[in-house]
Amino acid sequence: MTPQDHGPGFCCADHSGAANVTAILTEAETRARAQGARLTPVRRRTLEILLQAHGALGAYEVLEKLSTEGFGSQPPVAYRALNFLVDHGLAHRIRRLNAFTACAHPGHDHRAAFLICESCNSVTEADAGAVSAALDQAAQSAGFHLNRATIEAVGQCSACRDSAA
Amino acid sequence: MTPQDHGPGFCCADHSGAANVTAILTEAETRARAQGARLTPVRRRTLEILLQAHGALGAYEVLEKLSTEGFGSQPPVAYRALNFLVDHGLAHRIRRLNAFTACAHPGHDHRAAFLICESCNSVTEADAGAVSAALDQAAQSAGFHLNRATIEAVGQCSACRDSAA
DNA sequence: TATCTAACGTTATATCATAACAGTCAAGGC
DNA sequence: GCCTTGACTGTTATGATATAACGTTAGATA
Repeated sequence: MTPQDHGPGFCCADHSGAANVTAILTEAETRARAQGARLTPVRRRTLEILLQAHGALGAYEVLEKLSTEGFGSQPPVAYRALNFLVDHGLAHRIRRLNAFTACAHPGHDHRAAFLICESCNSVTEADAGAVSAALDQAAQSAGFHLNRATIEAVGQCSACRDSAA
Repeated sequence: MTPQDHGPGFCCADHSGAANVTAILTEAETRARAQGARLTPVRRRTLEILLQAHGALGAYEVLEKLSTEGFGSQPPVAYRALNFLVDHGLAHRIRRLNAFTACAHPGHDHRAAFLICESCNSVTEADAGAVSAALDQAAQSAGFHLNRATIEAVGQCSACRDSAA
């Protein structure tokens, strides 16, 4: 894997802007409280790390950052925080990459699809409304009761196609 | 996880019938040759193991069976055979389960979605035509060039819902 | 048959993830 | 205020999944 680096704000403009970060953190705090959960320092900082990252981060990458900042240094520290975020709709797990990414649209329930660029490794969260509807349909005709779905697409983002051309 | 066991042919009638196995193996052989690849003994046996399994199998489960039958006993043996099958459209990787399953419809290119039952752990391969079209659409409107996609749904199969009721 | 390449099996190691337990802290009842 | 209670944190230890690298074997081809 030889990811290209497009620099800040290029691949994932949705959530990498510094201005958005604090707004999303505040939103997250509110949302967590509403669900009776606490956005503790580790959790908050973990979300912040994901928000500032381009593409998705592995649990151990997150862990490294956390541990250099005085948080715990063992895997469960990262996994717990990440799972918390996922459970509360503040982050997503990207299974194909064994990695996590901040949710670009917290605040409303939604089904997301992820567009993973093979060139620059960026992950874009796309609205999966129509995809999800089609999947519901397919599940239903198989007599399957659908709870959750993972939709991950691999290909090349527009930025990388342009720079390759 | 406490998977229920429905017994043979119950959850995954598509490909667990013993009659189908030999037919699919023959088909696989033909297909492999057509692509200039060889369905060697390990590969053939690996496919057979997947075909006979209910639900998906982890690489180490496959490895264990292989090694008791005189094949190699180290992880690469299983991973190589499994990756070969996936690459040649004879099997699918189910990322959510870290597992593999035989393709229920080899012989024609298709995009598949997987319906994973949380109760009995079965994996059903559903036709993802419409889902795939919707995903193409979503990717296109994001300027993303889509190569491959993973679509995995988690829920409850009809058999388990019936037996729960 | 000589040669070449794909496939195999091995050792070793990398990478990802969780179980279990002890100490700490925040919130609510008294 | 003080204590109880449950959630949270950090640790040790281990489990589970996956791949790199290399020498050997076997099949295809000339």
